[in-house]
Parts: sequence; structure tokens; C-alpha cells
Amino acid sequence: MGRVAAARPLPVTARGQRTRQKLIDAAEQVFGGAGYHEAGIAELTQRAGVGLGTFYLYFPDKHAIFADLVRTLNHRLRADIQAAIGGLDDRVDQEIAGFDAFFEFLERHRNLYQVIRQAESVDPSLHRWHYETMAKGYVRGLRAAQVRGQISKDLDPESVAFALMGVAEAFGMRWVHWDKKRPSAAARRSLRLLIERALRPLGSAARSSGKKA
Amino acid sequence: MGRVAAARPLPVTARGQRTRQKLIDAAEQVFGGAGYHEAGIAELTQRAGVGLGTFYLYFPDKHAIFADLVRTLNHRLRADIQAAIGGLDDRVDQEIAGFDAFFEFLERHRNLYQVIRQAESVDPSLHRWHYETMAKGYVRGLRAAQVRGQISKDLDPESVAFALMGVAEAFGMRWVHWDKKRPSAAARRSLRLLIERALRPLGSAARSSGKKA
DNA sequence: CTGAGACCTGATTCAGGATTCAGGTTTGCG
DNA sequence: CGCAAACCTGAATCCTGAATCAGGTCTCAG
Repeated sequence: MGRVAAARPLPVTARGQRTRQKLIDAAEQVFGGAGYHEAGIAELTQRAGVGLGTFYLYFPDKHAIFADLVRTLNHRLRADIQAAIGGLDDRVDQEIAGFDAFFEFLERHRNLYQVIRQAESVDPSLHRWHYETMAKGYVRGLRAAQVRGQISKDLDPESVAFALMGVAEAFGMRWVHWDKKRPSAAARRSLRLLIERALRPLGSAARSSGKKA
Repeated sequence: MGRVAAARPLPVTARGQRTRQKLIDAAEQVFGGAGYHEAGIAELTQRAGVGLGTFYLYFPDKHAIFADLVRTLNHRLRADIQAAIGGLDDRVDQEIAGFDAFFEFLERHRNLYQVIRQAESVDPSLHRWHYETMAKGYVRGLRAAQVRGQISKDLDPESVAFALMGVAEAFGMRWVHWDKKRPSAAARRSLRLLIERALRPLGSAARSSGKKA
């Protein structure tokens, strides 16, 4: 669980920083393609174009760079979703936009996302951290939307957050991962209906903002 | 993907059958506790109380017994859910009962379920088979319910199936896996509300069967 | 009883892969 | 320049653990 292994000091010069980045980029490819256990340090350094030993100048061991990757991923994903949600002020619209951003992220970082899945067996606490992090922001947004009366007040925000994350993952697996394309029109239509009906307060009409706010 | 490795003939005598079973039972423990890669054949045979070499009398390699386990799990899980759904004739009630059965299964086979998650990196096609199998039954049930007018007809059954499976996994992770207990009352209440509102045709009243049919 | 299968065994083999280390090479500053 | 400090290198080390195999041991049909 709590891996330790003395962290290496961050590189001082520009050259060092470049090299470290090359290693991280390579890790993205390598861990994504093969799994954590299948991937070798040799393959990683080769793809980064550096010597084998160089790896250990920047990371104490294999696990360390994997953990780095997961954290990076987590940040990028949350940033993408936040950006996509930005201008919207209706929570249901935000959900839809968030889902789209998620699918797009999955497509662009197809391998990368597998890394997070792997984390479940490689480092359970890291895996859990990922979901807890994601959920926290989610819950905050949902609670605010409840106050604004945009989503039903009788729903427990945390439950809704996990439910939606689950749906996102399942759709990502079914369409992006298996079919290698964004969810079909039918799937996206159903997704919108499900979210709309499940979250919207009972009385309020569907569709909040037509095309323009 | 398509692993081959000549399967060993099934044991002929009662003794052989017993031994094979002991190995499978041990695999359940060992693969569940540690991961696939962490678990060793030695540990497995030790727990089964047989010699190391005996393993290779019944399985061509490590992968084979893992695949066996995933298939077994898949069957047990589907059987449990079918049994739980049995007597009910309203689809929403069936969904709730199905979820409960799933959570109970997760609790009882806590380790075992991780095996299926592991399958994603150990054998992607097996992993996909698991979900496709689960989805197929799901879709059939949903379609029938649509004909009966129990759930909204404008939803794509496959989309709903994957959405619900996703929610089940997320809840399983959050409550059964992390908290080591069934979902909280609040969570189960929200779950029911979400399903009810998302699936039920627009006009129809909630709650189909109160306490007794 | 008895022997031919059917089963069982675990030390040993062996390949793969993480990590080390004993030197190079490069960079930048005085 | 001149020389630390900062980087880089990859063959060699060392360990792990899957898979093998050369012999036993059990079982039951005849």
C-alpha cells in the first residue's frame, strides 16, 4: 500500500528535466499498451531514447513512475472536464458536457486510461485516491445544483456522483474501448434521457437551455 | 488474446476430480487475495495441499486456471441474480432485487470479484466476454419490460444495460469494497429513486408493488 | 492379490526482468 | 580554457517464479 522507496531529487538542469519528461511520456505509451507487469523498464527507456540506467536517476523504482502517471492522468482528466463544464450553468447540461469530455479524454488517451484500471491491483490506495478525488468535485457540484433547484433534493449527492461515474466508465468501456468510437447516437440519446429524468426535480420541464444561454 | 496451450484431459477417477477441485478452490483464495501476477503456483498448490507438480496435471499453465475461475464466477453471479429476480414481475422491482443480489454476491465473494477486474489486463477477451454475457441477459429482460410497458420505450436497452451495470460496479466499489458493508440506507434510497425515475415511463406512478403483490 | 493405469511429487531448470555500479560524457561557470 | 557537478550508460548481478521431469505412490479391475 504505502510504497516508500526514497524519491529521487528533481533534475536541476534543463537537460535533466527534458529527460525526465521523456521517461514519463514513454511510460504513458508502455504502461498503456502492455500492462504494468508486462511492461519492462528496458522497453520504457528504449522508447524514451535513453540508457537503461538513466531510469534510476529519476525514479527509485518501477512503481514510482507508475504512481506519477496515475496522478498526472487524474489531474489532466479533471482539468479537461472542468474546462468543458465551464460556461454552462445548468447542472444537467454540465453532466452531458462532462460525459462528452470524458469520452473524448478516453479516446485521446486510450492507453492512459487503462493505467488507472491497472492501479486497482498495482496500488489499491492510489486507485481509491483517484476515485475519491473525482467524486469530491462531483459532490460539490451536485450539492450546489440542489441548492439552485436544478436537481432533485431528495437524492444523496455522493450516491449520484458514484452512479454517474459508474455509467461513464461503463459507456467508455462499451463504446470507446470496444468499438473504438464515441458512443452511438442512440446511446448518447438514451444517456441524456436517463440523466435528465433521474436528476431533474419532478415538476420541472426538461431541456433547460435550448441552444443558447 | 486467444490463449491456447493444450488443455489437460479431465480426471477420470474420483480422486482426480477431488484434487482438481481443491486446486480451483485454492485459486479462488489465492487469486482473490493477491493479484494474478502476485499469486504464485507454489502458494496455490500449498493451499490446496498438493505437490507443486500436480498443478500441471490439471492445467496447462497459470492462465488456464485463471480463465476457469472467471467463467465459474460469471455463471455463479448470473445464477444468483436470476434467482433473486425470479418471482418478481415488475422490471423496476427486478432491478432493485438484482442490485441487492449483486451486492450480496460481492460481499460473499469479495476477493473473487477482483478476479474479474484483473481479467481486464490478464486476458482482455475474457473480460469482455464477461460483460457481454451479463449484458445480453440484461437487454433481453429490458426489452420484454418495454413491451409490457413497465419501462420507457424511448430508451435503448443496451445503453440502459451498460448504464445499470456501471452503477452497480461503482456502488460495489464504493460501499462493499471500500466500506466493507452493503450500501448505506441513503445510498440504497437514492439508488431506488434514480432507477425508478430513469426507467419508468413518464406518465406512470412510481412504486409498482407496495409490500405485497 | 496384482499390475497397469492414473496420480502425485518437489528439487531443478531456466528465462525474464528489476536493479546496481563502475565508469564515461556533457554542461556551464569562474 | 578547466574542472566540478550533473548526467548518462548498459553489461553484469541477482532474484523470482513458471514450468519440467525423473522418479515414486495409490487404486481398482480382473
